Amino acid sequence: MKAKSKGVKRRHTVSEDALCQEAAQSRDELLKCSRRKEKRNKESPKAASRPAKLPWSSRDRRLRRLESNERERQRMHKLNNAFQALREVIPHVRAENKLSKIETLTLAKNYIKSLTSTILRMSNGHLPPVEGSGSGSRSKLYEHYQQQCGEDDEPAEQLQKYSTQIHSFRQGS
DNA sequence: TAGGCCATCTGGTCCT
DNA sequence: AGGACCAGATGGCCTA
Repeated sequence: MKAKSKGVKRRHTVSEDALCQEAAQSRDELLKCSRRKEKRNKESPKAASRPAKLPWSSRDRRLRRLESNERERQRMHKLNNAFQALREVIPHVRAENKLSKIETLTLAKNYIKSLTSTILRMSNGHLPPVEGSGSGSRSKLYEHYQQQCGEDDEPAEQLQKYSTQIHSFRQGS
């Protein structure tokens, strides 16, 4: 994995003044766009058969586009904040280099598995039944754990997997 | 220079 | 109807 030492990478975002340039879309872009549409229509005939509904002027459409771009940006920022929060609660990872998103998810998954197996080991697989579970002897946690890991996965293996992964991430950086 | 990661744009679809 | 969500495309930045 690589260290991202760069500052905040910011692609220029389209501003309102760009409205004036809307007519200046290159032919190349239009071509690519129509190819994309074709491809999608093949996969989703439902969309292809839908009548075009364009109640707005092109300027209005452009404005609405800019607004949804902004909303999408905000949404992605929230998603990235959540990733950051997740990074911060995964212990023992290299602090100097940021984990990539895929690393974060993979590590988190194995960390959760490892914690779960630790809990189960400490309680000998007999946690108090969850309220309302009805079945009694087996906790939902235990059942879920077995569904995810299979009966033959040893808790120690989970822990091993997790620490191996941390180690390999450190090496890779 | 190739490849990985990321931010942004975009249009379709789903949901409220 | 409009916003949220999603996936594909594109291009920038960085490292090996």
